Amino acid sequence: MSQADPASSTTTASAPQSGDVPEQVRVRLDKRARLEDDGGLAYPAAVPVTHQIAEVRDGWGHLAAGEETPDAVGVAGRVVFIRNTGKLCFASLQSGSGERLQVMLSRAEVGEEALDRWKQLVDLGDHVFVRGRVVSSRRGELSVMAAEWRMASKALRPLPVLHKELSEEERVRRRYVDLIVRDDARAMVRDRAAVMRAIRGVLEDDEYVEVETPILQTVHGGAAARPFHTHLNAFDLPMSLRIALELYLKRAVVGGIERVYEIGRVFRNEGVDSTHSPEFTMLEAYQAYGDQHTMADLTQRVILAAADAVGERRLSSARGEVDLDGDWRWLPFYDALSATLGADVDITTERDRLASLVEEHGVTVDPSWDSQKVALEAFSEIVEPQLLQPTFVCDYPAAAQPLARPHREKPGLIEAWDLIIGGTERATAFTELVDPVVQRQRLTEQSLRAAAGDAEAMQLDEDFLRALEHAAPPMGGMGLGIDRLLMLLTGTGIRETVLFPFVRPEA
RNA sequence: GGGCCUCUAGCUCAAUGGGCAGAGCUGCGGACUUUUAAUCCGUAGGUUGUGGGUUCGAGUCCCACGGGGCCCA
Repeated sequence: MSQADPASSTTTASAPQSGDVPEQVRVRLDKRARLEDDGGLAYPAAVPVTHQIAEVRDGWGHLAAGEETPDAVGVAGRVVFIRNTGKLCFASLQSGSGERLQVMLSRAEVGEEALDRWKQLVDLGDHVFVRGRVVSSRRGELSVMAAEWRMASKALRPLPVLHKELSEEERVRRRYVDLIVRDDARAMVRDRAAVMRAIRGVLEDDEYVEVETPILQTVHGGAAARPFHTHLNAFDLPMSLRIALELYLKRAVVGGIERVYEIGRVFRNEGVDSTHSPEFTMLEAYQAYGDQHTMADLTQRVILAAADAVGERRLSSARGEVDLDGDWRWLPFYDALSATLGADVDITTERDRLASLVEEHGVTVDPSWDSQKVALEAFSEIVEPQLLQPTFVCDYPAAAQPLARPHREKPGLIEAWDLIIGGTERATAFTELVDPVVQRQRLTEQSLRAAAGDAEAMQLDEDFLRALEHAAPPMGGMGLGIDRLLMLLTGTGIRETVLFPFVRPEA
């Protein structure tokens, strides 16, 4: 015990922390010091790796049980299992992508001193390097029989147990540990990257140009949401973080970037729960001389490509199986609402009649809501959750989207759709409003509501209107929530699809 | 915003009706040259989320606060 007793160690006195740390950390700090005492390194700049773990598995996976080769390799990985048996020790090393490879340390091959050091200094969680021959153990486990081992990086904190799930909260708060111990956590990171590549691939094939627009804005707009406020010291200016990408992408279209998109983070200062995060990732795309139908076609191809990137077009959701290969139905807003209410309603339906119909279906109606607002709230509460298969809900009332164009044939409606899959809105698009005079009216109405205290109303963006006054071409625009798409494709919550989701600080 | 549940060792979890705070893994010491969550023997590890209160005595009961979760609005 004297070796492990911090008080008796000559080096522990110089350890960075010696007082109020858990026993297991103290022990590992001591091992770290002992590694360096002997002239070794606990954290070398490099170790002579010759093969990735996956390369060894690929190259020698065919070995029969007990078969040995003279092939020398140098491998490194994180120790995830240790089985020390006297004069022959086993450990499993794990690579960053989760492949594992056994290493064996025999006293006959590494020598007694190296074996003793291994047993004394290596813990679960350490990164180690092993050089030796590729062999198969008697039980047929592909292994590297060590001629030499080195510490590659000493872990000071113990790994959680590998055979029990981490609690939900630990997974999210300590994602770096979650990634080490849980295959699905690593898979999600790669799935997300694959989905992003697939989406970009579709857009690039359509000759879209990717741009980056300001996140810090003096005027926020493009959506109905509360922004985060901040401050620019240099000009003593109040600023906000963007709530949408729309207004700058449209400026780009005015300037002649006729197919333009951005994938980026937007910030909304609203509720946080299992489906809402204060920051999330949006795709927005705008196409000159396109309309809502152009964007629907693009959106469908984007989602199918994303689904293929994670491997499955049939998805199981909480509400039932979703088949992305089925027909993506177009459903007019008021048709769907009428069917659910069991009574014909449309844009002309008188406000109080609509309110009473809606209340019969259990929707609470705020007295301040007008007819369109009642219809929109009722729709999202009682119609949307029923729409399991991909559905383009179209012909919305004008109040739904202040930036959409009035419908060419249907008065009071706009050319806009929401794509509902699995009972949740996944994407939205419209034939964009490009008439600068009408746009000014709409934004002026919004800004009056903002001034009257509606925290979600848009501000009047004078520069955006000036851009439109230079004439934007007719265009279609689309927005798609990347996190929600990942949730749909992988059947998980938003805290799983986001690598480091927001969590409240610990007490 | 309202209601309910929850927080105990590094991790995952126990603890009868209020009566000495425990187990497995991890750690430490020992045995073991083919193990697979190795096995066996021994052993250490705690401000029970925080602060109050009731009580001879609180992980347990009460109050407040904080973190997490579920349901409702």
